[in-house]
Amino acid sequence: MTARTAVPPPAAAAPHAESRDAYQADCAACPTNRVLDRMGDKWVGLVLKELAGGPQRYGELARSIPGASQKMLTQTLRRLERDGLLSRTVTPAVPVRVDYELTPLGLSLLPVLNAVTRWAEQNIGQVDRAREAYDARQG
Amino acid sequence: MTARTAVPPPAAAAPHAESRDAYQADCAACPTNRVLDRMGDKWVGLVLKELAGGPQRYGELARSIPGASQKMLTQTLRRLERDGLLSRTVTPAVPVRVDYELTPLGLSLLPVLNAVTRWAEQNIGQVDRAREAYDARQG
DNA sequence: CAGAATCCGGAAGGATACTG
DNA sequence: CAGTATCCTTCCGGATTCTG
Repeated sequence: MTARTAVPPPAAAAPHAESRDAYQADCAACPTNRVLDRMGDKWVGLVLKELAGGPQRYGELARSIPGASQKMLTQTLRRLERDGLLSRTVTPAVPVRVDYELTPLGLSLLPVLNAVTRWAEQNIGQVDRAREAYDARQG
Repeated sequence: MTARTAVPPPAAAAPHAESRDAYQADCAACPTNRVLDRMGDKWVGLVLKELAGGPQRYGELARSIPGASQKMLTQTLRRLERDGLLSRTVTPAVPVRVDYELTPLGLSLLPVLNAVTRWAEQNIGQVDRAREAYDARQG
């Protein structure tokens, strides 16, 4: 998640801030942005796609997504659990067993994620070419 | 955009023969994540939706999105321009006039953005309830 | 008008070490 | 096995000031 300001301090009235704060309450923190913010978290997409195939244990996820440190993986899982997108099931045993699984809410987000993936795969080439052209014009 | 590590050029190869770094090149920086990263930028969603209604001048955008500082608005517009999602047209005059407009590529992204918006509006309630429940269990 | 340049606090994310 | 705790670096995003 980017450093999105939680909620503006009540009386922090700077010169031009009044309308800005009110606006943010309406738009910057609107549902769309909140969801985009969560989906934009570095490892959320990968975790969601990984769990789309079915429940997985912590270790499995860690091996499937080696790029994520255990700190980031855990943080990502915790946030998604808090948002109700996945469930965490602890099985007391020796050693402990923890399974993660998408909730119905999490499953309902998959089509959206797939829409992004489809657009990305089809258009990333154009984006790259646009970047090259832009950078060529002026570094 | 989050601090997503830039990754070297594409070197498609067998999935399992690759090291951790190579894995990141394939997945952490895959098209989906690159697009999610850009869409997750704090003001990208609002700018895109604002320009969905047609071309706008810099000042209009600034007034439409008062939550964004000039720096962030400009930075957002520059990045979207670099990615080929919008065009920037400077009309030499006194004073200068600059218009921003979605490119066909940018327009093609709107349905995806709308899909996110639709999901968000329909499910943000569940997310909020899930959070309350989670926080109630343990702060 | 439409920005560029600068300073700054703080959040994000990674690496490492330790634990029930 | 599945985390927690800690430290550290990067850099995002806001505020302010200056310019063609």
